[in-house]
Amino acid sequence: MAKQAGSTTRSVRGSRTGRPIMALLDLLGRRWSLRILWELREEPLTSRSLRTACDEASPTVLQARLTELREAGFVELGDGGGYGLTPLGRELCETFMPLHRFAERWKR
Amino acid sequence: MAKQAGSTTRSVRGSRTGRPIMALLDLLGRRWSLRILWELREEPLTSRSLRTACDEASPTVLQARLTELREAGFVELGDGGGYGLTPLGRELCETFMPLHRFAERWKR
DNA sequence: GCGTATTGCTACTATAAATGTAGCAAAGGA
DNA sequence: TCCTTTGCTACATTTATAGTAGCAATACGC
Repeated sequence: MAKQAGSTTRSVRGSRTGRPIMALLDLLGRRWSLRILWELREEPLTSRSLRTACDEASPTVLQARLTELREAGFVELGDGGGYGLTPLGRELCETFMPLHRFAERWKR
Repeated sequence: MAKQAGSTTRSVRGSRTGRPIMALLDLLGRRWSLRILWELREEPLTSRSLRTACDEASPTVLQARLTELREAGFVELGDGGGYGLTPLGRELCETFMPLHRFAERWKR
């Protein structure tokens, strides 16, 4: 498979400033974005197993997020199928990985 | 003012697992959550100036997010008015602060 | 006192996004 | 061939957000 991610540069919602951090916060602030990156942090997953990992989130949103994350260069669809992080995506993932420890202490 | 944040523990969407990281990713994955924390990173802001900083986002969502973030213990409403980060919130904010540098290199 | 401005916050309708279910075509294995 | 899994889409329903207006409370200057 390994289809190329579309090049439709959809304007990043709520980030009329053009500042990269805003675009990034906006992209990561969409539903399931952070979760997807998190679930892919260790190994590539098929769309189905990713869906399972994400509490059976609806495939509609997952596909939308996956497309956006691919266009952003964080996620790629491997030749043999299955979604994985790009080097850039892995880097991003490690950036907010400390959240894990924070969350554990937080508990709520 | 300094009203107490409501104690209605609204179940954190999509985190039926109970794992703290999921609850955190879910909370931060709602619209404007990350952005609010980001805008409050340096100094407290009034609800109005926060709204201005967030590209005039609708007060409906901002209030909803602020309430959730207060219930989570990340944001507080100061006695003299104005929203600011709690020590915990400041800690969280620093956790994903490296995103800034990442975003600058990312550019898209 | 009075008017005026700002605070945090809410009501309301219109629009956009997510959910939930079903199902497709293509590729692969038995 | 049949069966399974892949990535992905259609559709109607439900939920979330946008956008505008406005409230009560507080704090100013006069």
